[in-house]
Amino acid sequence: MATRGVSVTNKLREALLGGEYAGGTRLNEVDLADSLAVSRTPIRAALSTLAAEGLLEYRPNSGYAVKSFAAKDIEGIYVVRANLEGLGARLVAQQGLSDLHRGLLHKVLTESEELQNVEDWNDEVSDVWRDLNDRFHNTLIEASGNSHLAMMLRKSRAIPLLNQLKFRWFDLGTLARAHDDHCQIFAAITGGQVVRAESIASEHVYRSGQRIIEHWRKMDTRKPVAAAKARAA
Amino acid sequence: MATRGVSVTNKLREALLGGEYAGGTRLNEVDLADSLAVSRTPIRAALSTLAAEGLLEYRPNSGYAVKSFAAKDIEGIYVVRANLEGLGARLVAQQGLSDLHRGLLHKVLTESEELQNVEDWNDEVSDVWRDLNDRFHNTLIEASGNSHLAMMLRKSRAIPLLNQLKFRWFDLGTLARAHDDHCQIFAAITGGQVVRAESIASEHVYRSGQRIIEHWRKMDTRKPVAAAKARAA
DNA sequence: CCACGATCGATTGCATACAGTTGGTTCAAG
DNA sequence: CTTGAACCAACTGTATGCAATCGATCGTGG
Repeated sequence: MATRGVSVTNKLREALLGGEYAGGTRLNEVDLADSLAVSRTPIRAALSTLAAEGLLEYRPNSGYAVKSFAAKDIEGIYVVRANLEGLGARLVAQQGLSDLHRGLLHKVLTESEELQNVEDWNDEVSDVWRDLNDRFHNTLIEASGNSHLAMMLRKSRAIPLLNQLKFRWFDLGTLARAHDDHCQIFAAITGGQVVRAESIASEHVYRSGQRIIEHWRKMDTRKPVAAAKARAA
Repeated sequence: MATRGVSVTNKLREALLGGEYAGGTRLNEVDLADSLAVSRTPIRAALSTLAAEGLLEYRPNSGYAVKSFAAKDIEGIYVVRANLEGLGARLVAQQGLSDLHRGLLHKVLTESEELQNVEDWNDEVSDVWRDLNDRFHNTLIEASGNSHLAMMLRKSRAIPLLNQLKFRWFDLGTLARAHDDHCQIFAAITGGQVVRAESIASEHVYRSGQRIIEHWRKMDTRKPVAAAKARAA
């Protein structure tokens, strides 16, 4: 088993990404320590780590607060992410796929294909698709062999609430389109179509971002209230 | 004055970026605490932060070690950085420069122009040019208004030893070429030449990366020795 | 001579006590 | 009623002691 510090970090990260704390919420060390049944020491370690990861904001002598993202921030993040995923696809197309990674990607696509037959959208389908989508993108980046790129993308994906939004609000039509994009990216890569691989991958992510931002804007109207209340508390 | 934790973090970060610790060196908490005249607590906070920033590697129950970068890593980082700087230039070209940022960039270029008249390359020139170069790139990214992009680039630039290498090994010819690139990027941006701005900026960084990697390879032969020795100590 | 295992030193992990800072509240003066 | 300053409570910052873990060394058995 890992140290308490590490496991607290993971628990907190999950909670933050799951959107359990509203943006702007101040995190009290003793409360966290009590609720997680550890002392303040591992809590502080976790908070400092998560701040460096960009999920929290730190103010000396004041503590840590949950970073809040406005629609504009999400837009900026997705512009970057689209670029980076495009770069990843380009690199893979250039240097070719190893048998291992080709197999993994093919498996994802096969399983995604099966998902096309479902009749209506529900939470279970959403979870399965999220897993498949993550696997596709992660495998692709891993295949690029660029660990720094992988790290950057990991950070670009770590946005609170995002996973919930992204997949709960999906529908079968969007799913079909996304799956088709994946297939086209895969085809472009195996066919050595470097520019095309980059374009499709980039556009695929960008489009996904547009959907998110649209929904995010709807939430932004009532969010400042919660944030302000949290800040006041 | 900031807390000890923060100032220790800054001191250590500077030391790491300055290349004071060989890659692979294990950082002993009590030694650091003694040499910086603080207790282990702020040291631990700093280490955890720097690990999350990617300058150190953490292994539970074993501690922190200075991350070492092979030539391949540098290459990967520069591929990403070239793409991101290109993106930044493109964004700025698209949305136009504010008066403030246009002024700042113009000032940098004017000062750089003066630097073209120096007769030979020395440490002072190197320092001045490093400052000008940093200001140009930082201002450009700031002008894009994308804070996430700025954060990513900050991380892509934070590589130990890099600043030393980059500018000590420069020469007047390379300086002239780099300055010219900056001018062209500026011209493309003010002229709204979106694609051109992106291309030049990206290529400008990529080329700089090539130079670094070349020199890095020369060091890599004797580096593993130092790293192994440090690991043993 | 080699392989395996126990022991020991060194180092990190964690909890806790205490010090310092912040910002909010209260009280008094204008 | 407003303003300001002193006060206070709550929280974070730091030091330190002890527990737990790891790796190396030494010893023992094959």
